[in-house]
Amino acid sequence: MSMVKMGDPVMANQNVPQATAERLPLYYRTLQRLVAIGKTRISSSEFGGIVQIDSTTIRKDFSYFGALGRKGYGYDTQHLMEFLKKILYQDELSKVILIGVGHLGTALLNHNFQKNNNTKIVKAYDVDPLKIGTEISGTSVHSMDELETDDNREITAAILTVPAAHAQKAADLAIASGIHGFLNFSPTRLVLPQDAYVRHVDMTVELQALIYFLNHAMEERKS
Amino acid sequence: MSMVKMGDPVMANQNVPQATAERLPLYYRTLQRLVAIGKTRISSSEFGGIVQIDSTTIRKDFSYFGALGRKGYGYDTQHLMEFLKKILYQDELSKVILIGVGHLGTALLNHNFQKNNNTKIVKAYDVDPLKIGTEISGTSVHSMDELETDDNREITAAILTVPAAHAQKAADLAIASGIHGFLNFSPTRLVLPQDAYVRHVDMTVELQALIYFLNHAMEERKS
DNA sequence: GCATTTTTGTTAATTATTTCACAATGTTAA
DNA sequence: TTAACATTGTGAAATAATTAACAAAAATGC
Repeated sequence: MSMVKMGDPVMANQNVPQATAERLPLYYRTLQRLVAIGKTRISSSEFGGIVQIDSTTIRKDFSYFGALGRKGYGYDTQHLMEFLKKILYQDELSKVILIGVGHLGTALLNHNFQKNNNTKIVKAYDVDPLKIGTEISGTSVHSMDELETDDNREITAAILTVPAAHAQKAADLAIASGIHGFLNFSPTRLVLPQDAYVRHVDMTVELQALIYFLNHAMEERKS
Repeated sequence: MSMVKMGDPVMANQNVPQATAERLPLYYRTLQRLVAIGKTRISSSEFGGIVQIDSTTIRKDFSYFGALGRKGYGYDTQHLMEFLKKILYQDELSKVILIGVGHLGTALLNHNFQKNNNTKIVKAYDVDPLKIGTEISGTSVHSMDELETDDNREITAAILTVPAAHAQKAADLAIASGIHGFLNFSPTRLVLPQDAYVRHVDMTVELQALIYFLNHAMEERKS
């Protein structure tokens, strides 16, 4: 009845729940792997086994984008992968910048998300004169001052890997240069305009949460 | 009525929702900061402003552990911080190991969670002969072979920063040596015994989710 | 070609989480 | 001391997310 109109998949997402949206990248990468090893079809339950998510949840997640599978058959991995690629905007290159070339920043520059993703760190910024002018894995490091004057309206997001004390200041500069999205690796809670969006990656929080669950939740697990 | 019995705070957690538990580390760190700058009291709404979480959610979160605040006054930052410290087991040192001394592993070793947290990376493992025997920020790097024979029953968790292809193998070794908790930075979904617990930190997923939200969710934000 | 099996897509039920609303109670200031 | 104020803690309501259940339909095997 309430069949979502397909065609341009990017349009088909009025009411995708946040929880669903956050699983899409995992689905996408898993499908890339499956396609790479030559698997052409997969059922929701086999797929669920791989990503460790209940098969019903997976079918429901996909259903927000229309009917992507075939009854009695499952999903065509190639087709599904390409569909998700469009949904995730991974069919066009997303340019991002990195602010803060410390150990973590360097790690991200070396990784650079390129292997399977249409995402590229195109420029890095730091305050350290020893780093400015160098190049790490093909990305050149520039002075933070340049951030102030650069026009970054074509840049999708900034990865913030500066010390906590400088995160807000760096974010302000990035906002001023035209950036709206942030992947914030510092523990600081940024204060940003309404049209900006931040995701946090907080390793200390994750480690503490892990320790908490090990000590508490685990004790009372059914068998 | 259903007042939680206090005293030993660690006992007071029959039914702490997962969502609440995952916020506790953020609360804890924020309180550390507030105490450090000399703030002695805070209301749930001021606190909520800082951590960017609705004040009702904060009060409800705290309420699972009993009555921690005072009506008409708010919360005593020092007291609350110490309470959370106990809850989070941060009053005793948690020893963790790190497996995989690449760029990211090195970044984590340098950070080492020590600044405000009672958590320490006590040993690192890698397969690279050039790294084995070295020391990074006071943590010595050992051969992966040792992991097989080490007794790590005293170790709380392992941080997995190995390439995806080796993550499962490394986790198996860690399990065999007595470890139950994992902070997995590789995209691999680990297959582990029931009494083990994993948390994922997946930067590629986070970046893709960010890009997704920027392109979709953002468009239809109320004003 | 037909019966059996598989598996989707979806509605309904359940569970989890957040938010509302406000009584209860301590705090503050005069 | 007392009135005005601030703020918690919490039931109840609203939202969001997951899981169950199953009809519909396609695939498979004979």
